[in-house]
Amino acid sequence: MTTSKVYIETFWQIHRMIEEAGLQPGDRLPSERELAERLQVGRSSVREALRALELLGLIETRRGEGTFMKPFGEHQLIQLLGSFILQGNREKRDLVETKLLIERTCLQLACERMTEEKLEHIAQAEHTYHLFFRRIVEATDNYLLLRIWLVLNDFFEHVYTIDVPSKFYDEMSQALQKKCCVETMAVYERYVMQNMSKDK
Amino acid sequence: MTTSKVYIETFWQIHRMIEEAGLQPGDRLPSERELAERLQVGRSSVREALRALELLGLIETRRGEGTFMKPFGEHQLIQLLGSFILQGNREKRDLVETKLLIERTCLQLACERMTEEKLEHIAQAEHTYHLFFRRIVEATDNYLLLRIWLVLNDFFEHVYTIDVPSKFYDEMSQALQKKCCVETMAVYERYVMQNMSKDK
DNA sequence: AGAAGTTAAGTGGTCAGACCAGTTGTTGAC
DNA sequence: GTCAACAACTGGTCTGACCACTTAACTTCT
Repeated sequence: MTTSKVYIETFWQIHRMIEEAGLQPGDRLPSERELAERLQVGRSSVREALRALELLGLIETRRGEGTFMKPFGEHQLIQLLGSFILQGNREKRDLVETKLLIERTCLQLACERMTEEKLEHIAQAEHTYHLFFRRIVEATDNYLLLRIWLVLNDFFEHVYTIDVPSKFYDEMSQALQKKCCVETMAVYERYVMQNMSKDK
Repeated sequence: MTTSKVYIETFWQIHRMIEEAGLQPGDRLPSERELAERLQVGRSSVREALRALELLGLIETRRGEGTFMKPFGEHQLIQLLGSFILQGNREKRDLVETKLLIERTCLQLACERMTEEKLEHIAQAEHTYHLFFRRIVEATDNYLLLRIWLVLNDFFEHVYTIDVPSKFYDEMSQALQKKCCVETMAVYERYVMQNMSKDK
């Protein structure tokens, strides 16, 4: 039990180090050799820990330069996960259903919290489903929900294509303007829910 | 561009190897030394690739035994990410709200899809919020939704405690038995929604 | 023959040292 | 001042060694 793995331990120590130093995106971490010496572990263990941080999208390593904090958000790990997860039909079915449920939840929330400013922002959005709906989710003021949606949408776009007529954007904007939850749901169902089963 | 990193390359080769061999959860992978020789790379590169697979929750390594395929689902990856992300109050507020929304969504879905069998399973559940609600989410038959909820709940329990009276479990079971969506929501709001703002 | 203890082989975990391949900053010649 | 050469970093990779642990085969004893 005492023998916790070194690279795990190192992972957390580096994590703490980052927090305590308050490192921001773009900042440079100590070199692998220095970390190894400072933490009194082998360089290979440091590297395995850094590999984990890299996979999580928290750091970026550049040969010859060093290791740097990475702005959060670029989640290549999501694509990775997706390529493993989305294999069976069961998983795809769940994905579609979940995306649908989340989007309806977001719509309701966005309706409640709509403001003139946000509405304008949405109306100005490009007429692609991704960008338009993203603005809607942003209008929920819930960043976590946005992140969940981004991930789902990311997976989704790997498997399906969603095409809605241009009318959708107008009608949805109007419904949101009225802050009418029922109407937004109606628009959503009319244009989106039928559309979701087209294979790419 | 030609010099793609070996451990990345190795990662994908092992991935392909797993797919082609059709390895199932519990199956054993070749040893690190054998992989290194077969792929003509150093063992350290193999290990860095395996670290990535491990972080993604796809494999599990047991000292002295070997490396094994892992049943999908327990990817502590998300928990790791959470410990990095959930730091500010803004994030906590979003977490509570999102958990709430997801749970309501799950309740509705569970209501629609309730069966005698599932109901019995739920009724027999231990009377802790985590275990009880997990059964409910399982009743949605949507594994992705379950995974999202597990993650949210996991984060949540790091920050808050939720205590519901024993009556909650009975009343919720009854409401689900009636497949009455409105009633389940009422029970949920009565016992859970007020409860969510207690700091740990 | 069967049970218990011992041994050897194999596996992941870790380290140290070497070398390669890039980047950066300095130095020095023009 | 410019620019080329160099030295001193950095991450990337490989090798070989050793440790800790598991398993299975092999004794040995009853």
